[in-house]
Amino acid sequence: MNKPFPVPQGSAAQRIEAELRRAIVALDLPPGTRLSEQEIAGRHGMSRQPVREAMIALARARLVEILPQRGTVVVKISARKMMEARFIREAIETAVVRRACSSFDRQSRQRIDDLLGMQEDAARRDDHTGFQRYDEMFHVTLAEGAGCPLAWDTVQDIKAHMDRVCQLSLPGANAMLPLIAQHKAIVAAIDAQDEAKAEEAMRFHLTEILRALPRIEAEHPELFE
Amino acid sequence: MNKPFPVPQGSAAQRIEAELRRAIVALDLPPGTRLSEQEIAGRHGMSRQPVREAMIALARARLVEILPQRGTVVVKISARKMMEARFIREAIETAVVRRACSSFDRQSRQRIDDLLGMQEDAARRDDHTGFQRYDEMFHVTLAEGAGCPLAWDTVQDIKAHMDRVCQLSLPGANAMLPLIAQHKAIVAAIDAQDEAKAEEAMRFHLTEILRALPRIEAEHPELFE
DNA sequence: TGGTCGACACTTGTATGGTAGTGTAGATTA
DNA sequence: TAATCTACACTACCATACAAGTGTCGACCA
Repeated sequence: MNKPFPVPQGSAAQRIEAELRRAIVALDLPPGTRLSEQEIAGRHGMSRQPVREAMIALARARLVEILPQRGTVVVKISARKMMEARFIREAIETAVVRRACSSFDRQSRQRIDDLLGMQEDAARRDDHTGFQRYDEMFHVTLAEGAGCPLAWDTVQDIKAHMDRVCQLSLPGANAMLPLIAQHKAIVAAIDAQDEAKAEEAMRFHLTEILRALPRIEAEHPELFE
Repeated sequence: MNKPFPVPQGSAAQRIEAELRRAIVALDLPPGTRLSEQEIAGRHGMSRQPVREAMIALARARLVEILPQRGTVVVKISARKMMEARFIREAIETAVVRRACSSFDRQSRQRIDDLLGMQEDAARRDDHTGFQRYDEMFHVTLAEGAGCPLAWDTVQDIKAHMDRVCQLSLPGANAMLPLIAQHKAIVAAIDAQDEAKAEEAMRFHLTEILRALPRIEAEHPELFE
């Protein structure tokens, strides 16, 4: 069984990248924060080089912006890019569930049920972190089961524009249980091999965040550009 | 007007990344080629550091694989991943043209016509490189005009899995003119605001490469994994 | 002759010093 | 006083040196 929270491994550069990514998405490093290679290196007891490589990777993921010879800052949340990203994700994931209706890996199907159960537990414990983790695993397993693991790799890249907004939307009272119900609706449609219904269920699920966006932006204008 | 072939600019790391990317896609560096940071650095008259950063970026794009403490190799073409990438690209670009039917930027629409003309010229000159360049610009402009520039950024990332196959398919007798006709069919459907027809035209266009794949793989088995 | 062990050449990963460009704050001058 | 100029502190960027891991080839031994 996979560890829900694998210990950081690999090179120092990869570890620091994962750590910074987590901190940015969790809003521990709010948009606009200036990042100094020197300072981060010192704080983590390593040299500037691995930190620099991590920065470059994060810049590719559009989580930070490197201004040559000036500095590196955490990018502000862009409502526009967030909506574009959501649109793209919707395009990919609706196509995936359509394919899943034709053929879906049996082992993945079993794992889906396990994940839904664990996600429900996390929701009952009001464990936001665990909930998001299992939510992600749900979508990963969907892509794998449909025979298109590359789809999730792609979604993950653009998700960077969305997950900070998701982070902000979760604490909103009882936001988690409806999401689980939506997951179940998607699975039910796949089981019934009903492509149109599966696509519509996924579309509705991914539109959820769009409904929360105006409120989020109004509550935290300083995080947006 | 944009230069069709902008001079390499930016940091040394970005220049060397662009150069390596080009060489890999053009198959100047065939799959399986071992790349040495040291050797490349020496050949380009720079230190290992910028080369290393370029390698990391290319590894993220899945064009090379870095084996820690062992070496870096150009990844082989995977027919499976190529088909997955094509599937994802189809999902994104069909969604884009659907959106383009509802509203399409006027300036982009004009640019589309210009590009089609230039692409036709390139085809007549049998200029493969220019043809591919304008082909890419066509799809970029489509995404921009539909108000979703991020879509092309995403496609570009997964296109890495396809580009080399496209490269091999072009020299095939008169492969370019049909592609232009398909582009025109897409534009015509958008002008008519016919979503279903536009989607179908794009789908057909992106299926073209799939039809060529078996022949390509049979002719160059050593490039595939 | 066949198998094992070890030095070596090679790789990537990390540390550190120096360079060039940029923003800023203070000094200087009209 | 206000505008301009200059020195400085800070940054990303690059070069170089060192560390750590891996595959290979050859010497050595049973």
